[in-house]
Amino acid sequence: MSAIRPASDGVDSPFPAARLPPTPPAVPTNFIRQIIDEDNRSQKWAGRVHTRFPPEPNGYLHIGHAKSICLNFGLARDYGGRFNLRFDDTNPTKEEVEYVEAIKRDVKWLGADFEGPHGGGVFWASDYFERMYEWAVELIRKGMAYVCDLPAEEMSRQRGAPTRPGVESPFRGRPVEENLGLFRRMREGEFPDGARTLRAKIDMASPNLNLRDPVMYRILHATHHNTGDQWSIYPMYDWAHGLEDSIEGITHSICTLEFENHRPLYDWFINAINQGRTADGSGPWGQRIHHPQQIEFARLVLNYTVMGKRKMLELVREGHVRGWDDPRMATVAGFRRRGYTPEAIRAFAEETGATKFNAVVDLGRLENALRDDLNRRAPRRMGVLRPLKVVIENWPAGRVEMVECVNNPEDPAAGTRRVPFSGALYIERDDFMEDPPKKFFRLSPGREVRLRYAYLVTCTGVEKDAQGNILAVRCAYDPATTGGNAPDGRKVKATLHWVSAEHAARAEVRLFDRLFTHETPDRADADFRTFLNPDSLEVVREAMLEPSLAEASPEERYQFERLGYFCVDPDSKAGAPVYNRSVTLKDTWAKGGEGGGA
RNA sequence: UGGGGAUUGGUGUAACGGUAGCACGACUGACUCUGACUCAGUUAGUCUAGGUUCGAAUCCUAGAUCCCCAACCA
Repeated sequence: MSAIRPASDGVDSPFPAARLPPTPPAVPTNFIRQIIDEDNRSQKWAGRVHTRFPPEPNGYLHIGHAKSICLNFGLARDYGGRFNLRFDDTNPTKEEVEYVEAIKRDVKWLGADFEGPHGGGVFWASDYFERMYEWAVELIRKGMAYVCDLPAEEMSRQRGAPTRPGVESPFRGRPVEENLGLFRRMREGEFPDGARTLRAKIDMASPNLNLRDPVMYRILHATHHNTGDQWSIYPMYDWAHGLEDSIEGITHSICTLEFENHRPLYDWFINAINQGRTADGSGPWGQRIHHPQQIEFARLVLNYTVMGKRKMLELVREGHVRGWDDPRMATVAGFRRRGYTPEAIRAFAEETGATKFNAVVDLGRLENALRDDLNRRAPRRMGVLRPLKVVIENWPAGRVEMVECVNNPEDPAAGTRRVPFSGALYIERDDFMEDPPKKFFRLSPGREVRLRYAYLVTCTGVEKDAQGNILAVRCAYDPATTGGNAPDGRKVKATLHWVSAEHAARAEVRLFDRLFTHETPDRADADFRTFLNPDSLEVVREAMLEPSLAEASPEERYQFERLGYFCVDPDSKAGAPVYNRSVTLKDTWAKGGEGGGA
């Protein structure tokens, strides 16, 4: 049977080694890479590296999953190995096909191409049910598993406590033949849900609770999205997971810290199957099966966010956000809609590393990774969020000039574009102060500033209504400063972005802030919802953007100069674009002194 | 009170008995047609107490603190 491979480990992958040469380690090392290096040195797996990402299809992927995906795929890629996407679909009562496609899409979007040169493909735990069943029968035959009739509460009671040993089930000594018959009848659906379980016979006194005769199978009369009504028993995680890894020839089975206590069980099950088996398959039980190594690392924890499935679901259900892909959500879909790039998320995953320490990573790190990526790549545009009218007094009536603007100073190849300039403009309200503090060096009465790529202008006056609200600012431009250059070499302290009023494209712009006001809403005393940030979403209904921004397709990303990076939202309609602010630019003015800032 | 993990500047992460380094942040300054970017510099750390050693973040002993474990979830 092809499923059973010798334990000589390594040579026995169902997949040929990837042909691509290993890429040099351009990334920082971590303890997992050290383990792999050592394994390669000792030829433990004959140089193979085969990882996997094993989501249960019961929810959307979040940034923590993204990190795990990047880790696992990165290892496969860097060591010339393979990466499997495997759906751990062992619980039909919780899983839905709807999530399967979403997960595939997210994993692929992140760049972990499970079908590419380093991809092993898509796998399903449910495809292995028959083999798992056979192995379970084998454990019964070996006297290592038994059918238990205890109800759940009773079993729980008998499991004992950390400081107190459990008591052995009265069914523990059930004869092999009886177990075999009962287990077969469980499979055939003869018993109602919860009536019996198959348990491993390990040690009810073990200080590790996981080893106190854990359940391998429970009865569940549920329709499985993949196997339909074929099964009425379903394997438990601990029993199933190592077998899935084994079948796929996984070498390094990477999971999070809370599974550390499960590793002895992971190993116990595979060793139990291998008991009596031999490398060459001689003997009554056949060939040994592959025994992967489980390695645990600390899950990603980001401050000001929640990542638990239940909590995220509540945010969606209770309408605190607009859905799983709300740009404020820490889901992969949310970050994508927000305007994050896979490159930024991957860089973030690498930067934060892999350790066994429960760290809390600052959200700022993620934002920084995005800025870093987009600064190099995003085309620049001009857009005004809170418009303040500017009238150029000495501008020839009706004249429109096309000024040439650089698309990306970081990338000369991005070229230039032409933007209309006229005597009636909008600038940012924050860029004008009638009575400025010392360190404010934007526009104010009597002061000269540059309008980006256009002209130097000097403020000559302010128009106000009866209440004293500023309606418009009057300026005079210097015709000799075409393109924003002063022929006499005179300097101005500030350069402002602007949009010609009559040419402006109206757009909705959504500004996001952190969803929570508490650093760790998860760990706080009060319910996490009490820390929801009431100002996490601000909608600017009528932003004024340069004409080229009138039409754009979803996921196009731009830097609005001096404001931040913006991304077209799928809510956009023809003539009614919607932009999401992915992240602001760093702003040392807003941050600092003199009561300044936007 | 049992078992399993962990602990290095504000944050994250290196070091594997031999100069505690890097990144982010913060702060200075330079540059600048984005108060961005870039560049230069500054700041600040080995949980505690003993011990071994010429030499300890690293090895030993004791302690402190934090995380995980008593679903027929994963």
